[in-house]
Amino acid sequence: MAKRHDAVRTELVAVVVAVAEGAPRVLTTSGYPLQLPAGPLRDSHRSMQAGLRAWVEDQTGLRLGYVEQLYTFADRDRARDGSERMISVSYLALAWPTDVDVERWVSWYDLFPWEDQRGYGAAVATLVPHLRAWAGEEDTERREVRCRVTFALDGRDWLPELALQRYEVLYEAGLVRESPDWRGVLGPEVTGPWMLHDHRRIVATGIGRLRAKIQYRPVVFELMPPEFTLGQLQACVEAIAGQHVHKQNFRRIVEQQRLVEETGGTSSETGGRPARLFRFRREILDERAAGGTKLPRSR
Amino acid sequence: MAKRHDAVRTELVAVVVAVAEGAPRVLTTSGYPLQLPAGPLRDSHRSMQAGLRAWVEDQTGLRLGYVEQLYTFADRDRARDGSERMISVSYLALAWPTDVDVERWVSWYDLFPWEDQRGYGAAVATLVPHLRAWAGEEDTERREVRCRVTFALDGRDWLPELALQRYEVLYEAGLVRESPDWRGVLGPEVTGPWMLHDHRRIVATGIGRLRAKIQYRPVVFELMPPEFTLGQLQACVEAIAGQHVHKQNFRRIVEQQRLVEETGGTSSETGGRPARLFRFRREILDERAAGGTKLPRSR
DNA sequence: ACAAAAGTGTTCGTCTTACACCCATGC
DNA sequence: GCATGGGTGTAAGACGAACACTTTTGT
Repeated sequence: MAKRHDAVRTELVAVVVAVAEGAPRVLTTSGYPLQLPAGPLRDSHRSMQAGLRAWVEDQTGLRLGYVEQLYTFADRDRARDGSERMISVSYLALAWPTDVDVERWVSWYDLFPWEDQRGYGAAVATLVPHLRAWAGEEDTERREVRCRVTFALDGRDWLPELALQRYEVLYEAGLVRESPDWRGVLGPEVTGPWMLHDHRRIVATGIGRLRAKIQYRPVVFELMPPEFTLGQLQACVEAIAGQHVHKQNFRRIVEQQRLVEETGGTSSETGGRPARLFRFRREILDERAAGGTKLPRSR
Repeated sequence: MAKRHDAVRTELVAVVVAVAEGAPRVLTTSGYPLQLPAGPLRDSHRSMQAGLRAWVEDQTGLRLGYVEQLYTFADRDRARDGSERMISVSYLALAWPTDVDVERWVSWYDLFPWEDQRGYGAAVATLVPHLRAWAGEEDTERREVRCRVTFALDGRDWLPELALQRYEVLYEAGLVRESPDWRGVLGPEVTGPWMLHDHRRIVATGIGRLRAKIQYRPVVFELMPPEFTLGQLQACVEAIAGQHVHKQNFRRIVEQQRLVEETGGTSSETGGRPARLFRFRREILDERAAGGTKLPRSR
């Protein structure tokens, strides 16, 4: 097969996120290792977004709503089989998981256990000594600073939106499984499972983007059902951020930004006093280009 | 020539920004119409960034410093000659213009006259009646809201980072020159000149990104010489934002974020009392992943 | 002396954070 | 009745916007 000069194949990759059962989840297709919905860009596709929607629907049956471009990867050493160069254009999509095979929705925190700061941060505690060791090896100064910032060592604040940077540190430190024959010291309950090609990095990119965006744009609502209680909304934000937020402040922010309106109904699902139901005021997407759901710090 | 199925060509496009003589400028290559440095991704390129740097240096002699990916374009109707589909991966680069042919650095505000809000906003005043007319034509409600938000009508705040959205509105309203034979009512002194393909849209994307980023990341300094006065720094921020900022508050923010340190020297360039010289504390790029140069509103 | 730009101190108001407390339901 | 989550008021404090004013140079 003659290899054409400078030829490329273009692949579309989707990070489809939904929140279910207390965890944000990404949609995978069947097969081992875990992989994201993806497929080549066809001449028949009107646009890359259209192609992406088609591939996701083909492979998972899910019709996408909100979609935005994430990043385009093309490093030469990503070549998988020595043939043509591969360009991957990745997209972030938000959905809520309905009528979909639950098996395929993998929790963020199974993929990246250290990203969930709502418990006691056990994964990070396990990782830290290995990170310190890696930092001590060489280029010490810069490595230590990176670890301190990304993993909130020495009393720093944990910044949820640094998911990609954390993954990169772990990758460089060799603490993350990157091939089927990888043999590291730590098990997958701490480092997470292997994924196809660089799909895991792509997911980390998506997590970082979503966590950053949720702070200044009202995108959470793309992950919510049409009606919801403020408690559910808060739980959704906390799941994505991997952090607890302050209840009263959260509610005040949502209110005063006039992001939601009452439906009149109530819900009495999770014990305790029944909660009022709200719906997203879609109008404000037009009214205001800025403004989102800020995260007040700590609980 | 047989057309291969699903074949694509990949092009790298650079929006190189520098601030000189009171205006932010983009680097163009010679030729008419105006065009950005660009070239195909080669097998020999290690990565797209490396390829981009090579093309820019080839075509303009400039060695790039700071570079980040902007957006990837691939709509089928962008096809230029009916042959293979073209994918364009665009990048934003920041530089300061030294040893470079000044002719090639085109002011943002020649390309997008309405984006400069530091004067009396004459361009916007001219555009508004045409925008209102366009909104009245059809889909009135949505169009009016878009105009109000993007162009700050009816007493709204002007948001500098909506540069792309403004361009899109003008494009849809047919107020912007998009081909050599375009004949609109308004002259280029208000609507700006035509650029090759969708290069003008790509510049607008870059402007929006830079204006947004400057508010939460210390990227201004990539546009400054090694030593500068606070006045110069402020002028640079104002040039990019297209807005004046409050002097004292600007200085306080820069100080308290410890973004700069004194060099000890002073500069007495622009009349008046000589100003102290500062340099960027590059360390903070590591120290803090967050925090940038906030823009206090108005003068 | 005056223009022009650098540089400082202080007030005012809003937005953030935090604490304390009451309410309505199920078991 | 008490556990559980829903829901509210208000005070302390951080931060941004704005104003007024002083300092140091060139002409």
